[in-house]
Amino acid sequence: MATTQRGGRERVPPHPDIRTISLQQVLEALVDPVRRLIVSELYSAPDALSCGTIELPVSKSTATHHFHVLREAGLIRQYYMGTSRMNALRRDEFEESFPGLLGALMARADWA
Amino acid sequence: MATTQRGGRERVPPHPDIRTISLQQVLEALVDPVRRLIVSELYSAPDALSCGTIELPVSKSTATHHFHVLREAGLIRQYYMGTSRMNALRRDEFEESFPGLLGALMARADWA
DNA sequence: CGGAAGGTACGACAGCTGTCAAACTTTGAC
DNA sequence: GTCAAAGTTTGACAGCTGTCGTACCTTCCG
Repeated sequence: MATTQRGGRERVPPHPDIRTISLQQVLEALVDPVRRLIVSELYSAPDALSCGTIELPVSKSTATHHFHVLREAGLIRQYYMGTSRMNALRRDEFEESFPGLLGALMARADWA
Repeated sequence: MATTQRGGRERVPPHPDIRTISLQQVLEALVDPVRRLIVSELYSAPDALSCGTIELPVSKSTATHHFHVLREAGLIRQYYMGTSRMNALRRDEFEESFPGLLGALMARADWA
């Protein structure tokens, strides 16, 4: 199948329950322009995107860091497909916990 | 009168035009919990409040700093009444530039 | 097997920013 | 005139965090 499992350990750490995420955490995640760029790409993409698909003005290790922060803030869900790590917005869940927030942010053209 | 003027110089610096404010600036302002506490107080107050009216868990000089950031981000309007500096949310203007944002944030109980 | 692709983990470092104390300014009250 | 109240300004400092390079790990492909 080639998705997440592989014997004993997970390759992707567990995702947090969105109900445990504070507004503070979300804002700390979204205050960074690079992370907002990531979110906006995922927001306007029909499906999940691999890390490399999203062009970012930072190094690979920095990109990893940003994806990590977004995952911990409950904004994205990650899973592996082969060597590629896929990223999907947790759109509906997030909307339920923070109604209107994502929309209000994405409505602005100057997220970058 | 006893409001803002006093001969030549203003006692309160000019307020920025909201249309020149970026989303980045707004998020940097609202990511701080103390500033969000201030905004929430003003949000649920019918009229303007003096700095001292809002109880904050920081020193006076730090409070001054936070009010400054909020003013520069176009979130509040300040003017003097006697020795008290009054603060009012720029509600309608802000809503026009960032529709739904303030509401989405204030809807959460855990801004503090 | 061996190599390449795609990311991760780990330090290290620089810059920003939230914090305070102390000195100062302006206004109102007595 | 004097004193208190309310904030501001300045300078200093600590902690966080965004950044990178390097080394490392998995998985796919020939």
